[in-house]
Amino acid sequence: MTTKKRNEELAYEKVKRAIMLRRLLPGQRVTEEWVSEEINMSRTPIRAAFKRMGNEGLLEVVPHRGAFVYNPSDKEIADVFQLRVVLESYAARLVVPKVTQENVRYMEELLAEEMRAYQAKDFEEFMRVNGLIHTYPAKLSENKFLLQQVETLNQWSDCYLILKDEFYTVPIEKVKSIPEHQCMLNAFRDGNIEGMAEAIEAHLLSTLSDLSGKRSVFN
Amino acid sequence: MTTKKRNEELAYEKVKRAIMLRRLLPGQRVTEEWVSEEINMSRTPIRAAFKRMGNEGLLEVVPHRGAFVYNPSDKEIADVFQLRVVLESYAARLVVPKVTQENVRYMEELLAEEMRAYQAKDFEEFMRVNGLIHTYPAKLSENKFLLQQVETLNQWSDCYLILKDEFYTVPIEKVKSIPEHQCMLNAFRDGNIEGMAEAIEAHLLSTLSDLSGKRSVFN
DNA sequence: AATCAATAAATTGTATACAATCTTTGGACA
DNA sequence: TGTCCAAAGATTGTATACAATTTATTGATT
Repeated sequence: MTTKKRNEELAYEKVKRAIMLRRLLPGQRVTEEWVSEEINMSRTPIRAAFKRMGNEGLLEVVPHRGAFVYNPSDKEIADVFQLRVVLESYAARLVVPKVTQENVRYMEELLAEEMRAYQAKDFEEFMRVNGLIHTYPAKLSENKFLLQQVETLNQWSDCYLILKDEFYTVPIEKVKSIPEHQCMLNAFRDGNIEGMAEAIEAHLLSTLSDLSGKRSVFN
Repeated sequence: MTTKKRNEELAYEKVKRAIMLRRLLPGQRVTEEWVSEEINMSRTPIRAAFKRMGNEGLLEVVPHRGAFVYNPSDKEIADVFQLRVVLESYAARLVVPKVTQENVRYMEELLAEEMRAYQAKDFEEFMRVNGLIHTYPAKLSENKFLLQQVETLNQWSDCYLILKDEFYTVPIEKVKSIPEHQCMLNAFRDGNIEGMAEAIEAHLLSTLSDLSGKRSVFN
């Protein structure tokens, strides 16, 4: 039997998904009551979900006013990506020296899945796998605090950046994510610590600079 | 007039303080109802505070069971300190190249306050100033995500590590924090980027190793 | 027409009652 | 005596009513 989820968790997932799918836009006001009617549950679990998203930087919760979908500035977006460089490459440095064949096979499988999702134009699946690739080193590090932070920042990035209209129309050979992830995988496989750290940095900064030219698409 | 705080915020502060002062011990179970009676408010704001502390790693909230004061293993404590090294030295690298005289003066003032608090054996004040010293570079970095993370990890450290029985009895010349902070200040003043990063790393790892020998005092 | 104050409306903040779920206890049965 | 099941107890999860606070509206006054 599939585990019965609490409403609080459901509410969190639904609102997050709404932001990712751009049904809720940055800066938009969202009231507890509205969500409560929309997904048919009381304000109590909605409220808890709002608070959690506030902590994670997805919503801006203003006392007695309401919640607003976070509307990051260019600087804040850059800040998050630079922090991701620091944390994700730190995770890589911890992990690369002791990767096993199993780890490499799993990483290869992730890359293959990502490719399949891309070719099938399955956007949500693509994003899911992308997240798994980026958090995998942190997961292997067994530092739960590091992992949690990397996951939160990845999710934040997903909500505000990766979802481009052009995603569906760019020809596959121009998608830089896939070769850049391949580059990370190679260093990972070879036990090349600095190579992995550099590949992560290059990939994240490349993603950032690609996106910053297209900010008008989002706001 | 002093701003009227929401009960939710009050509950958060009170429970956190109870953990810091070791009135609530690691591993101890804490129920919403008990806190609710203890500080005389309904379960609603308590519950919100619990969730927040769960996100920050101060409580472990188990569905339908209750909340437990987090009881970190040696490894988890080390993990947090190593993460602090990464983040606090990253903040220093960002900030040191552009410190102003004003920044230096403020940092000097913090060190002086810390010394006063120590000599007055004012523990809570000492901890407060210690926190300000460690978060100052992140504050100057103007990366709010970095700052929030550094603050959360500092607070976590405070709750689980720094509060030693011996604090009151150690002779002042043996307290390594103060000279180590002085070392950080010197690099900060001189614009010595790597010196600052190294001083931070040395200080945090020294604190960690001092404490890990004394774990029996806590658990 | 502009400004300000008072009042109404909207929304979050809190309290409380009840439901769902987990844990423990007690006893029947092998 | 040990094991399993059922029922009771304890605690969180959710719904709802009401209070507090902020924002919007209205109208009087200049």
